[in-house]
Amino acid sequence: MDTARRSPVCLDLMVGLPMVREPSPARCAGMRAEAHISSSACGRAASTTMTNGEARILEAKFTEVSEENRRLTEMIGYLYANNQNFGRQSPEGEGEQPASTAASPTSPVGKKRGRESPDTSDSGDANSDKKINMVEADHVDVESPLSNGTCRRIKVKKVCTRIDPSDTSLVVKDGYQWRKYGQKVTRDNPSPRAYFRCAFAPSCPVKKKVQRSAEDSSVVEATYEGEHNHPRPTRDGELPSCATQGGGSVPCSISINSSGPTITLDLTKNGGGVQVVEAGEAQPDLKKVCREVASPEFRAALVEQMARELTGDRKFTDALAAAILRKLPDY
DNA sequence: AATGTTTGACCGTAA
DNA sequence: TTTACGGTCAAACAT
Repeated sequence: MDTARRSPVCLDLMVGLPMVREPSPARCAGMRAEAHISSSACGRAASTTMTNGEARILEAKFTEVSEENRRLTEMIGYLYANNQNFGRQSPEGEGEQPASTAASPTSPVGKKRGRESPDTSDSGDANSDKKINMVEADHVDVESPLSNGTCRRIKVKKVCTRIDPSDTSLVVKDGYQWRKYGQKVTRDNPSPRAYFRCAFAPSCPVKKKVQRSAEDSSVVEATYEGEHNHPRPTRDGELPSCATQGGGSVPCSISINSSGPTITLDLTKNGGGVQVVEAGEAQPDLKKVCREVASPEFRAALVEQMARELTGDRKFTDALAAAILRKLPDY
């Protein structure tokens, strides 16, 4: 499996040596296209002359940064792997029990009407959600038993979005069209949980549950089950709230939660607010990693490194200046 | 008339 | 077997 693409949290900032090792312009362009962040050193080395001493200093810095990058990548990878294992080992935790487990796989008998069986085709644009500003929080494949004894995997994603606390509509704009088919008050949360089905159902099997966070009523948690098998309908006004509020494409919050601690990276706060909320029983070492990731040192290092890389990239600063000038045509 | 939402009832599962 | 709970249905209602 392509972990780098599948991981819900990809903090590989493309910092340091990879660019040096493979300075091909095509690769640099590809990386920028993927990360939307201009990377340093891309296309600069050729036009710069330096002494041996400067080169050594730069090389040492590159080595240091790349080592740090490698550690961060490993840490995130470890964190993600743990989360995935948790999801597979205890898919019933944290209220993420898939709907498919409630429906008997063998006997539709007993219902007043035969329910349409969910489309088992899992094909489709698996990553389309990631292009919008809804931030994927958890990403777990849940095995759902079929009548023939086999299991199919349902992708379960959990997304946290900050909304206006006075907004009671429980509408999470994610670019897709949904039809509400139920609402329930659950035991562990005074806020009602809304159930939505993709408007393209029954051909599209995706469902989502939306509920305000019990801890923070300004945060809604949307749990997506399954994958869309159709492209996202593009309609104005269906942008996520983060995009409309911030006016940019920067996600407002990221949460990681799978029967373990919840990590929230609130990028709308200065310096990036990071908090760890203990949820359920987490593995001790997972907790440790989470705390480490959420520590002020980690945070400061991450912010500093990002700032250093961005401000050090002349192409980025030039592009930023050009973009600002374009936004100010009258001056 | 068509479409979407609300809400009480029903069903399956787990304890 | 009973009970509690989450998930879903479908009639009623709203737009």
